[in-house]
Amino acid sequence: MITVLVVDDQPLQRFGFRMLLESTPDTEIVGEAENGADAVRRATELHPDVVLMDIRMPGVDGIEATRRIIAAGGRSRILVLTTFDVDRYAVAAIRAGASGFLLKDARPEELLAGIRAVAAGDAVIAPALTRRLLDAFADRLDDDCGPPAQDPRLDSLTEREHEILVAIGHGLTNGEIAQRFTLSESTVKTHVGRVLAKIGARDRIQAVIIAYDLRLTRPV
Amino acid sequence: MITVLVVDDQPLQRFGFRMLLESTPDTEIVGEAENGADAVRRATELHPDVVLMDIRMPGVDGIEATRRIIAAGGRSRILVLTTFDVDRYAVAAIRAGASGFLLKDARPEELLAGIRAVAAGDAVIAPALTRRLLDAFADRLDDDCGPPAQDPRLDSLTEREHEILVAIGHGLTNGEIAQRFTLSESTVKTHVGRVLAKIGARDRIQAVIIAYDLRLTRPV
DNA sequence: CACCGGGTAGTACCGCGGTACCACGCCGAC
DNA sequence: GTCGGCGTGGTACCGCGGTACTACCCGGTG
Repeated sequence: MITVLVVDDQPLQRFGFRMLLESTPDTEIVGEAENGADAVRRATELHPDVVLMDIRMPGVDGIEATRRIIAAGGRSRILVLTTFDVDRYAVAAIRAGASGFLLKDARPEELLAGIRAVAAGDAVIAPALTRRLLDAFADRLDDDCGPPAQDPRLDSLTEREHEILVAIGHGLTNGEIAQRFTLSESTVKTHVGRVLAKIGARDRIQAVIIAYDLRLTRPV
Repeated sequence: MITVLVVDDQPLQRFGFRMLLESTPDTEIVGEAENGADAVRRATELHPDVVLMDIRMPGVDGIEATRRIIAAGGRSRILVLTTFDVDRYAVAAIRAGASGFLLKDARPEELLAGIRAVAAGDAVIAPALTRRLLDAFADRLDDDCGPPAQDPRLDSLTEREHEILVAIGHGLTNGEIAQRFTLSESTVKTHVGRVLAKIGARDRIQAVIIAYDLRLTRPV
């Protein structure tokens, strides 16, 4: 039996996890917490096998809570749940000692598999996040040694699509891109759609973020 | 249909993969290779979606083969198969451009899930390996989040608005922000509107760019 | 020749984003 | 007490963004 502490500031979210975990024979919810301070308190007194930890919470956030729980020396594993893509929180979470990252919209069986893996001492990262995390690691490694390794996602882009992505990274609208390259807005839309699909962005906002992360665009 | 190139020096192992992949409707083996040099040749001429790459091989090993295939510029994703020793090869494989690491004794459905994830542009790492990877990299991650140079535009933001801007910088939609902070979408819209006006952004895309430029959000 | 990838362009549709309002409760300052 | 700033919430409206198609042209390759 795997004991689980659910930490989330949204009651509805906690309810969902409770429903899922209580209908699973080998997992059991031993407590809930709605903020970081609560989470640390419950974790140190309940010693759950796994802490299902939301990152973004009022007051003490998930990262800080993770750090404190780990520092307290228990043997609980922390499974961090995030809704958005990897950002600097993920790196902070790794340093804090988290054992895994999953997306909140993961399928139930994925979440359960993650909980079991973490409980067994393994670590787990959602595939979509792993990509970004590896990129991040590769970048940091490159800082130490050697030439930058291009992201494979960029290789799949045609020359035109690459130009379009850079333009998106500069915050241009479809209309502006059309003007700049003397194209129709329809054509730009076609290109943008293909770019988003290829780099795995759901909208141009995430494309901007990816452009920054891959150093296609740089902060001033 | 996902096209796969199987690279392994052991015929029996290749046979196993062939059996598995040929009994799966959405995967197809387009070639096999029994050493690194072969692998590079076949990959560049067959352009498989996924290369199932064994690390340990006589002659050109899996790492070097991975490096060459990536360097050749195709859009193939490399899924590295290893028996156990992550530490020694992991860094090299990441730098070489591999999209994933799985254990050879993975269950068939895990392997298939990995192939599909990698083909979709995501990355995947076996849970048991992830643990060691995270440990290996944890010490390399520095707290580089230095003191951000304050911009006068940020001073005018209230605390709430600042949070909202950070969320925008992470690529969240209004709906997601509302969920995160337990607000109505109307309220989020109100906040976003004020943030845009205060920092002088015409839309949330430019807000993302400003957030990066002001180091409110950092590249991964 | 036929085929395919890349670039261009169009239509139709829907949802989110952004704006312009208005409104209410809270709290601190005057 | 009154006022203003802040946070919260709502309605209504419009346009851009994104998707799903279809279509044509060009150049290179089998």
